[in-house]
Amino acid sequence: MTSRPPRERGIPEATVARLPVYLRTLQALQDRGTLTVSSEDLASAAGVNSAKLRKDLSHLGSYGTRGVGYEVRYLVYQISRELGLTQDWAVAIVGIGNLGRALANYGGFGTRGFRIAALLDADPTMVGRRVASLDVGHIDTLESVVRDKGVSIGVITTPAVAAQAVATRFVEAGVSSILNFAPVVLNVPDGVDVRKVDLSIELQILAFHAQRRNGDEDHGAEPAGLELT
Amino acid sequence: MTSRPPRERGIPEATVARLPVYLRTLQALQDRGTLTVSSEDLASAAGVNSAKLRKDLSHLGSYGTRGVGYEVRYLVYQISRELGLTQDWAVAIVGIGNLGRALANYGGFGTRGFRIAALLDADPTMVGRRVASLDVGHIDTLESVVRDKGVSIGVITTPAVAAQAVATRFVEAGVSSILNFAPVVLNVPDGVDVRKVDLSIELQILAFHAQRRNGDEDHGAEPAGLELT
DNA sequence: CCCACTTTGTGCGTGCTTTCACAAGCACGT
DNA sequence: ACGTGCTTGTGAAAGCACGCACAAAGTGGG
Repeated sequence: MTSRPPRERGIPEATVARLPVYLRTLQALQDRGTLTVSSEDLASAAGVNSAKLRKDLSHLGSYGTRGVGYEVRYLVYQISRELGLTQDWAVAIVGIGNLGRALANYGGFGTRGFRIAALLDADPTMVGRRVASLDVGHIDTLESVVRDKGVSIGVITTPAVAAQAVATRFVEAGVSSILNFAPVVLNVPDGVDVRKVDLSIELQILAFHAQRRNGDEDHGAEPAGLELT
Repeated sequence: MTSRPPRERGIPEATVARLPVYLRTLQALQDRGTLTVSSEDLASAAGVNSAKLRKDLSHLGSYGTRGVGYEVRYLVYQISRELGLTQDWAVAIVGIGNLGRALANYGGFGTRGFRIAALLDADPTMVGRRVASLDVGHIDTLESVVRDKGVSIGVITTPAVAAQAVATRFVEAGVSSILNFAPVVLNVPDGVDVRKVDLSIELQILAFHAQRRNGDEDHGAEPAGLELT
């Protein structure tokens, strides 16, 4: 039994969201043969403040050496372990449209740890095709696929109208981690973790800031066609 | 001249990130013929707390009626205007791989307001092909395309190694809003707004929480292959 | 052995975000 | 005209996140 690191349970959510960035940066350093790195250098490569980086890492325990920095190899391992990447996660993708295919073919899932175990679609003309070395299965087999392949993460790339039904089936099949690309708010029971990735939200946020930068130069004229009732 | 709403400059970032969700929810209500909605109902449809929703909307001005709720139609317009969706944003996508094609074909950009103006790629065998009713152009024409088509938002769907170079060219061509799908931290000057969308980060965050839910059952055994030096 | 130098880990002040709880305001029925 | 009931808008408090600045801890040279 290894001695448990002195980290307390409860890493701040904001820190968790940055750990993958640090991990990727560290792996790039490792590939370049770097053995140790200071918080200053790592932080600037990861695009954050060095104090923030040190505080983030301090939540995992004290893995640095004062006067020297962090051992890249060791830190890679500790972050991987904390994120749960030392185990193997089976992922199922539902909705094999353009986006689903793009994800299926996106081989480098950042780091290892994730394995695409199944592709499912509702369209009969899609079922049976081979995408990224996998046969596309029919959505009706979701429950058995989840069970048989040990799927623990579900990815939804269906049209918006189908997403809630797929999410519900995932949850009832025992999947409690869902990554949703469909532009809808999913309703799931407590204990199920949903993360959403939404292109149009990101664009709208960019537009907001861009408009602000431009000084709202067009706000003098209300567009025609909106009669206030 | 319309009377300027009493909103002060400076909507909190957290609020801005939620406005697109409210907007989409409201549009769904509108399509269903709903005329007014209470903060309670809208909040639950958007998946947030009703007090938060009201405070968010209060930053845009007072568009509700006590005892009744919000007029759906009017609120849709106000949020659209605040987000800058009443104008037309020209978007260029660089990197027409699986993901770039998926985005190009993703017709419904949530709401209107965004128009894909150009697709660019570095691969000569891709240049000239027609994707989503547009001819794919060569990356070397980026500067002229940005100028001629008035591109104000750049989307990067290239491999990681190419992303920084594309970002730099976008910035020098005058684009100051960038949406980055490549798994790298982009380095851009102040005043340029970069948002990133990163599949593998989202998966890793899901894995972290899933592992935590499972009670870290596997942490007893250190994997072989890591000799601590 | 000691001193100068480097870099980590963290206490603390500051500002942002969320949530509660309630006064203020509006509609509607009588 | 007035009271009842509902819903908004917001003050205030609690919680979280960020970043400064510095003590603690290690390295290496003399």
